[in-house]
Amino acid sequence: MARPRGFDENTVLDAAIDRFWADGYAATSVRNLGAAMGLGTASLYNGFGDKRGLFIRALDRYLDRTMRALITRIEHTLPPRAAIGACLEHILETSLDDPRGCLLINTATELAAHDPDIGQEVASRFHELEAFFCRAIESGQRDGSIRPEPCAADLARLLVAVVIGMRVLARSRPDAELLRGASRQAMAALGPCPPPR
Amino acid sequence: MARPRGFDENTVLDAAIDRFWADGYAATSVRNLGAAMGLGTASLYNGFGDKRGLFIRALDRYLDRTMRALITRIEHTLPPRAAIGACLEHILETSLDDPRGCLLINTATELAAHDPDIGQEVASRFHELEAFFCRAIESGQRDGSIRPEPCAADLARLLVAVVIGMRVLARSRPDAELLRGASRQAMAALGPCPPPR
DNA sequence: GGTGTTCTGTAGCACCCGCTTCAGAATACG
DNA sequence: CGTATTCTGAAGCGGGTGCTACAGAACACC
Repeated sequence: MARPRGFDENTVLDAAIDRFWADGYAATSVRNLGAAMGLGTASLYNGFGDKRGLFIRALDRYLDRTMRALITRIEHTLPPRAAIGACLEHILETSLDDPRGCLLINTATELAAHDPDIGQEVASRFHELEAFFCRAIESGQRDGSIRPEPCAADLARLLVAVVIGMRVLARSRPDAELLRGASRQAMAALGPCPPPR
Repeated sequence: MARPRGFDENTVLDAAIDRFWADGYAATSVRNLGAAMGLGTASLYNGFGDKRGLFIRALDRYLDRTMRALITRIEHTLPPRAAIGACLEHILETSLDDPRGCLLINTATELAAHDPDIGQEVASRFHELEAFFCRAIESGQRDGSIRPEPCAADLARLLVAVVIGMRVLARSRPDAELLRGASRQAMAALGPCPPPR
């Protein structure tokens, strides 16, 4: 009953993700976004409201496609301790490869304190990662692959912090030994690796 | 032989630190800086070159006054394991109190990848923190307060990552239990606390 | 084909950006 | 005091900012 959209929402959102990811929110202009997305100003504002609305959509899609997808994939295919190890390894490799770092972390430092809505979204996503670690640790404590002594919640908190630290460190020092050292000791905090039977 | 400066450099730098710290580099305008520093545009540019130059000066002063001062104070007054504990505790309290987070970390995510000079400065400051942890760990391993098993370098890498992670997490979730959990397990990675004699 | 509705390209709004210019104010030195 | 030198306030440069207005294009439905 009307003229249809001339663009695919997910496709242009991916382009927006790329811009925000590379340059941050403040340093990315609407004209820049429009050019990268292949949209005129009118279509952009008609489709996404304003710059902030577009950013929130982009951030959500980014997190669904990266963090949540990784957690889902890993959690359903690997035993708990291996899942944690694979997660750290994935973050290590990603950090070394991509100079843009992690859009969630970039957003946490640039916007979380200034924009309550975005701050809450960021907090909930960090909590999602923490919850994954917590589930994996509890599961590993049950099957004996992770030592039972420190409570799972604390170990999960350590892992979230280490993962964030690795990603930030890599922004200025993409050094494999630095990240691998942190990752190794984070795994060591889970207790000695039980011998395979 | 000429008209003297009408401002104290350190005083106005502190005001600049405050602005950059609160809003980030891109979101802080030169007019904003001038107003906070009590300087006209001409004095600002005459004194600091340009916005980027002012930022670099501000970042340097910030790091000397916070991180380097903390390390120096702690390292000369506490035994090694206690120094590490005090450092984590200080970061925990600071993170809970100040919503602006850490200017070094904010800079790492906003600018380090785009500006090689700033990137190197950030890297060198992270390295400075890592070196402090490494010295403290080696010293603790010698006096028996830290277990000798994992190499000091790796433990130091873990601590740097955890510290960064805590500061970033607090930007969206200033939750004492979250940070304390991470901090506790980071200390636990140093080995059991030896009984006092 | 006509009509109603949504989309889109263009132009432009008011405002802010980093930075420069320049005349005059303020000092140290002779 | 006169002069040389530096600093400072005010005005303004070209260009970019987020966003809006509006006419016309493109479709679904009758």
